[in-house]
Amino acid sequence: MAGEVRQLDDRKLAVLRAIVQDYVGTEEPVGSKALVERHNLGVSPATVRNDMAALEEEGYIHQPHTSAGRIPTDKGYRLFVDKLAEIKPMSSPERRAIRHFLDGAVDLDDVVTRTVRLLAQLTRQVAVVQYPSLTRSTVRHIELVALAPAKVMLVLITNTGRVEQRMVDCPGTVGETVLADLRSRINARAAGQRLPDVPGLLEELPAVFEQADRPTVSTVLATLFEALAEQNEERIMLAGTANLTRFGHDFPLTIQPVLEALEEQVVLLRLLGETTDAAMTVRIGRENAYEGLNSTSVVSVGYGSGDESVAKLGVIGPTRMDYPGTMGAVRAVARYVGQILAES
Amino acid sequence: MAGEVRQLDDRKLAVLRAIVQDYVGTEEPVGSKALVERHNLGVSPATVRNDMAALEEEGYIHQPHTSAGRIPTDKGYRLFVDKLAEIKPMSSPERRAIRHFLDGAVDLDDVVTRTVRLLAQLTRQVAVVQYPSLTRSTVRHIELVALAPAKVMLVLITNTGRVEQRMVDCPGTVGETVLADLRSRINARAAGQRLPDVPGLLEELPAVFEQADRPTVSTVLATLFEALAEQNEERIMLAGTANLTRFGHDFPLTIQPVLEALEEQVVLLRLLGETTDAAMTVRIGRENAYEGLNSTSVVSVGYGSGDESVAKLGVIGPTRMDYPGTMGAVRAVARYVGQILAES
DNA sequence: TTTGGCACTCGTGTGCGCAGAGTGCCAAGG
DNA sequence: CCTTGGCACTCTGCGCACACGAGTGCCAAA
Repeated sequence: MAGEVRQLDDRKLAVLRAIVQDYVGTEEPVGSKALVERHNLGVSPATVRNDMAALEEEGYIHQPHTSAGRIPTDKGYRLFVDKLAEIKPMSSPERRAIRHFLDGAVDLDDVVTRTVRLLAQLTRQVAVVQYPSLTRSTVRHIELVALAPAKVMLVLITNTGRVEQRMVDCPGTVGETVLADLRSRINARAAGQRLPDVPGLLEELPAVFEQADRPTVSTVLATLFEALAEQNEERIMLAGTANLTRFGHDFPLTIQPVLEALEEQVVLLRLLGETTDAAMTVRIGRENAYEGLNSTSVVSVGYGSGDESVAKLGVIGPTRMDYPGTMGAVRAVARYVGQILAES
Repeated sequence: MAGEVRQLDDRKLAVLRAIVQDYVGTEEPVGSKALVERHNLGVSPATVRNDMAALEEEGYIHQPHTSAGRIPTDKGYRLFVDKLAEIKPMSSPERRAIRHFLDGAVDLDDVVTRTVRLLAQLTRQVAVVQYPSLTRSTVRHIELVALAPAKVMLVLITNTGRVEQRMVDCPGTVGETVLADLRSRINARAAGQRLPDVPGLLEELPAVFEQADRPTVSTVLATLFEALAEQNEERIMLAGTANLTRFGHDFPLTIQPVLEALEEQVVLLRLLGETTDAAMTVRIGRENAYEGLNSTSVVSVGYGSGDESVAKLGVIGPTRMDYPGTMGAVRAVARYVGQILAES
């Protein structure tokens, strides 16, 4: 009654930290005796037991049944991540390996593929990498190609190296000169602009052309705007699903919903979408909106070619994961991918 | 000693067929008594037992331990697939559903995505679809775009709707007129040709240009040839991994190597590559070259836009799968995808 | 060649007891 | 007031014995 948010003793926090660390290591409920043996807390098991009782009272830990050790709750992990743990920086050989592995990439697809594999390997968990989003990118070039008298192909190239193409069925035959004119006018206005800004800049373009060509111009522009707006085209790459087998003992039950979630791009996109841009986000257990991922944690962060983030990446693993290590790996990989993208 | 290839009785074959069917249904070793009850074989359990002993002698079935029922061996499934089973045609509502589901596709990516999901859903197994291969396709159009004074972007569009793009760093500045000339000459010779034939047709193109432009032309062509030749760029799409959870009871052991295999595009490509083009191929258990898939079967078939196949698709499931149904679904989906591609 | 009978094998499920781990509580000590 | 050692209690997991039942192989008879 004295207050929901009772202040926890320093030692109690140390005990919680020790419990999380031990449990992550052994995957077994940890008892008071084992704790004092493995960490030099300077107190007796009995004292630790009292602290544990308090921690349990507050909902940070929980015991599967009487006479078993304690395991952290989602709330316990949350406190651990927020207050008790420090992101573990990668060792310098690790950093060199990351750098070296990513440097070999030849194009955007390759960058993403390598990144996701690397992340899966480093964390030994499932890795997710979102392709650089169209929304944040800028136009590098827009190309129009006449494929048939009334068929034009539109190619959009962004500064992140991404390419989108669309077929346009025009209302009438398209002259090569008109097409060339349109192409140069579009590029003159749109090149270097952010994708969402482009429609506004091209709005009055049809008026420049002769009456007869306006329908064609409008059709092409409509398709272009559609391509620009299409948020849904956000693509995602996955790796490390085999790591799911290390999840737990109660197998099919835990793994199935996770596999199902991983197949739904929409779910993954929403998952990453919740990341608050630059800052690293950790969603623990039931904090995840999607029910199938209630017993997993998601660590995600934005990455970008310059100072601001164009897409996100992260890993998905059991709530019982090595948070400091995972966060370190995620942060390091995001940084290096950003650098690679900036260079190209 | 009378001969390894002893002729099997008609009834023994019927027994084998019944064993396979029952085992696939129940996932439990099937005994003689249960067999005569569920199939009207017109003989007594004792007779069936004799036949079973013979079948086991020949290696078609096997019992996990004394006093357990029999389960088919790889060899047994092989005989079943080759001689005892008929591909089960899809029912007409099923066919309509397939047609309807695939008809909604808007571009090649969408076709492949829908196909792989559909196949996974129909068979309740893991589905694999290969993108229409570059090798078998023909050139629809090749586009060259000057992005910077010495930087050209090359876009290759195939008749299957696939788009490949490459950056070309030219040895010197590239004039727009030269580029236009090169573009039209390339397209005049290459359009409509099969990809592997294109290099031969363009071989002597540099000679047509002025001395000063030849290095540039050669560089562009080299990149084009590279893009054409790049077999490795074969892409593959997966779906239905969540169905792996229905694999068996001895879980992590079976599922892990399979998940690992599924992450290796190379393995999947080789797997599909073994398909003998048009004919449906079934690889059972240890017939699969890749070790991790030794307890799975792969059913695959080619599909194509016209009369010949441009790529392959298939499903991967436990050796204990419903072969007739799976083969029916695979065949039906392959046919409809072919039709869709032919229409576009 | 088929069939019924019969003994045999072997995996599975159940009940019991025991050991071990871990707890909560209490009374004594700093 | 916090810490500590002691102690009784409560679980789980494991080993074991046992019975059950499914399924077989074999044999002798039809």
